[in-house]
Amino acid sequence: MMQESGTEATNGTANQNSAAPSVEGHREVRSKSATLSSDITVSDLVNFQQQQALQVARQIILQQQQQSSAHKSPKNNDKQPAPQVHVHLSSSLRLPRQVSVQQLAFQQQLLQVQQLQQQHLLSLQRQGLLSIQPNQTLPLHSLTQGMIPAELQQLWKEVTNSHVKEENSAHNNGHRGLDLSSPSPVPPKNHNQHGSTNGQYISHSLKREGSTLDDHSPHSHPLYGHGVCKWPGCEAVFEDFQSFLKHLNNEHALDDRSTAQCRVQMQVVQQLELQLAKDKERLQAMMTHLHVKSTEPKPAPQPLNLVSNITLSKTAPEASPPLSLPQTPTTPTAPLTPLSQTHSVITPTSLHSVGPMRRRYSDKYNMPISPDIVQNKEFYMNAEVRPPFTYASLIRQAILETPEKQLTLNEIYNWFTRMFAYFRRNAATWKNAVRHNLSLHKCFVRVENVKGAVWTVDELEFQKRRPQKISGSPALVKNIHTTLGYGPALSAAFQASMAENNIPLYTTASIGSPTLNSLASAIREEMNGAMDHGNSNGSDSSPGRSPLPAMHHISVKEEPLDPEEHEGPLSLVTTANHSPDFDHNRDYEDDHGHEDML
DNA sequence: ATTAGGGTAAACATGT
DNA sequence: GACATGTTTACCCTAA
Repeated sequence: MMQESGTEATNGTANQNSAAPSVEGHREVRSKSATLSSDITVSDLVNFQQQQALQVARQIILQQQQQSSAHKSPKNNDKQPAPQVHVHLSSSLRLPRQVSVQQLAFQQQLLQVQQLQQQHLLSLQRQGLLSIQPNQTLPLHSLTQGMIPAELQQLWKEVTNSHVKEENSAHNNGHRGLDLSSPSPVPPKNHNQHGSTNGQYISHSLKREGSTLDDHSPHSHPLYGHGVCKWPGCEAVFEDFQSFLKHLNNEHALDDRSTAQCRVQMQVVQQLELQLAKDKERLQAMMTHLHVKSTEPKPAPQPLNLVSNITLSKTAPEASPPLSLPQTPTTPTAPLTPLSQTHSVITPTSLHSVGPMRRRYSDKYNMPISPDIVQNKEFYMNAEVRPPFTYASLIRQAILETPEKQLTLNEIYNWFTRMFAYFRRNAATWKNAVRHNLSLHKCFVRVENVKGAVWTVDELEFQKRRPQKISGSPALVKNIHTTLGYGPALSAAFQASMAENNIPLYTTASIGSPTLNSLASAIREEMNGAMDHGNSNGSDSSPGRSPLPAMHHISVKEEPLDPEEHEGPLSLVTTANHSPDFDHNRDYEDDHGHEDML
């Protein structure tokens, strides 16, 4: 019969996802997210930074070597012929790699640098500013395993070797130094006559651990911590501060090596600062952008999954008002990256759709769907993720979204396909379920109309279901509570999602935080609503709304809440939500075979 | 172990 | 007869 169907533009793509909606879908999205520009940018930035540091360091070394070779006597080196000093850049590469102490030290410094960078990246991620390519776990890997160890280590070798040689020369001239060029490697742990390597290098320059170079108490020095000299590459241990000072003056006096190290350090710091500045700038731009609704056309809808595609209010052209922008300006957490490059508003329920959850959602899914649907509208529209709502809830939502509060069966179908990518497949299955629910639940009333029959919602009936569900709501309540505390339920779902996407654990915290915050906010909202209006919303989820266990203990057999109280949020939402544009989105048809499906 | 709610499948009826 | 719409039943699963 007259299907007003099918003009949905996105149909084509909708069916191409033969993969299971949940799991496979995630993978797909993951790979997509991997192409996010921010990933590349960050990676490039860091690489660039490294390269620049190398470049500068090399220059420094060259200069120094030129200088040293110009005025130092090669003969002073009893173990290494002078010429070696002059060929460092080229021939040193061919020299057998001797694991010098300084190399080790430098390696550790590199680790420190990497850690710092990682921290930086993590902080960016926490702010939702950085996205990690799921497939690469962490961009840092490429840094730490690629160029850094090789090139930087080589660089450091060059630095240290040249200095050592200089020092050796100098040593004979009254200075002291290490003969690293000696074929017999110095015991790795005796660098500078001391223990193992150290790092702290950058961490000190950046973190300063509360002090500055010129601001240190008698027993506090930026280069001295925990009894260890924190000069880059030095990890000398000292019993007391005085010893350290002595060491500092002797070992790290103003000489070429120290100067070079200092320059390298400066360069590193500059690069990090540069990167920080850039990231700050980016953050600013992002925040600005987010506060000024974008008018840009949204990218072609693609089936995405939770991770890369959670809703965006900004791009939603429809009426659905962004009930809540995820974050306040103070929380630059605007869910970005890994999770999505768009500001997502992941509401609690949406998380539940993550994973292979196939059948029935527990009572917790009876939460009012309006806010969730509205907030995650785009997400559901694009991601083949099963909405965490019962058919009854969805049907009701569909009906209430219309001005007339009534829909024909076919219109309900259309709403489903329009609003949820998930329902663009296996139509026979879910349509049957829709019909089944319409008939089964008394809350759905069939009304004969001029143009046939339409379905309406009997809110009272609908509400009646609530109390019953309340008995089952403890789950929801518990869920809410745990969620508020970033508890097991949520984090489990979230972590599962993360795991799904190969996102390292730490990202769960860093990335998740913002999102979780928004989740918590959403939930709080919901809870507030429940508290303030009882089973407000009247959405079918009311049972779930009972915010506290104590509350539903008494409600199992309570009579339905006053309808009045159900007005609130839901009404507003549903009313505001109605989007005319929907009329243009017809039919994502239709029986794309029953493929795999549920 | 039981119960209730929900999802899925399917048989069947009716109308177009 | 095919299809859409509706109703009903049965079974399964999950959570309480």
